[in-house]
Amino acid sequence: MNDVTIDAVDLDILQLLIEDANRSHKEIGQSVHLTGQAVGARVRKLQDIGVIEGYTVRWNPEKLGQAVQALVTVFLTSHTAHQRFRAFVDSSDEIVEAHRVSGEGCYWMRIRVGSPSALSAFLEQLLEFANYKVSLTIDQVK
Amino acid sequence: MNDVTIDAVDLDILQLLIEDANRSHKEIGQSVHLTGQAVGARVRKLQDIGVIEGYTVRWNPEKLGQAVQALVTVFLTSHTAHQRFRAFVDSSDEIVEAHRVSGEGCYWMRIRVGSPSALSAFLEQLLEFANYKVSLTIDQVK
DNA sequence: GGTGAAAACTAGTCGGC
DNA sequence: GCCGACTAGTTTTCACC
Repeated sequence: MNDVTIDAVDLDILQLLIEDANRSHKEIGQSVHLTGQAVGARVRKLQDIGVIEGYTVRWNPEKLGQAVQALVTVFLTSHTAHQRFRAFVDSSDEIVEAHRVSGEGCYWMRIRVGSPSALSAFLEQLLEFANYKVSLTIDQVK
Repeated sequence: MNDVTIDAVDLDILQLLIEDANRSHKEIGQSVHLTGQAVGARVRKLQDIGVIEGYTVRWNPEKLGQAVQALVTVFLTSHTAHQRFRAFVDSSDEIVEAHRVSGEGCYWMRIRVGSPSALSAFLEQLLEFANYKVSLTIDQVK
């Protein structure tokens, strides 16, 4: 079923789109020596097979007052807490990224809040199912 | 200097673009009760003041064989290692995200590699400037 | 799988409100 | 600050190779 082949040109196109998704197919075509239509066909292929999942904008949370970013290691306190924690992750706007991990803790997540007091309030909620370890981001290098 | 006001409509537009940046200004306008041109003007404003930093694609690393994702806490071993580490972060394709943190360790980063052996090779490189603690992602929940 | 030309649509610019 | 009309550029859809 999944015998669709991805060649080096496809990867070049993907890379160009990751850098700037607003590039036109024509412009991309000049970089990879193809016409705009051929680029369009390959982009559609990448979408169909799920390599490209969607288009989005890179935005700056700090400009919207979301100045505090923190990395949290989560230690769930009981087996039953798992489902409640997952529901919490889904409903929380503060959690921008969350992983089930092996290693230290049960989950790891990255959160965004407007202020230290908002962070405090967030951790208060989290305490209902879990213990945690927090690191604050001083500078996002990448 | 920065007295540009961002209202609720701007935030709605931003949210719609984050979900799908390929929506046309016209379509967005129907959601927020504006014409396409007015949406275009607001989007340009958001770009000019730096809230929108650029356009990109969401893509699936697993479909390209980047199956292993790991979260690494970095403990630099000397003061002089900082600059070398930063250069390493810039040049490494495996590192997809990196933060200078306060709390545990000096840096925190998320990496993507194709296989456990590639992870091992990566950590070998890292050992030249730093000690580390690794957690593997089992399931990215968010 | 790629190209070339026409059709449909989109974003940017203008004057006007 | 927003709207309507126009222009330029873009994506899409063909038939053809």
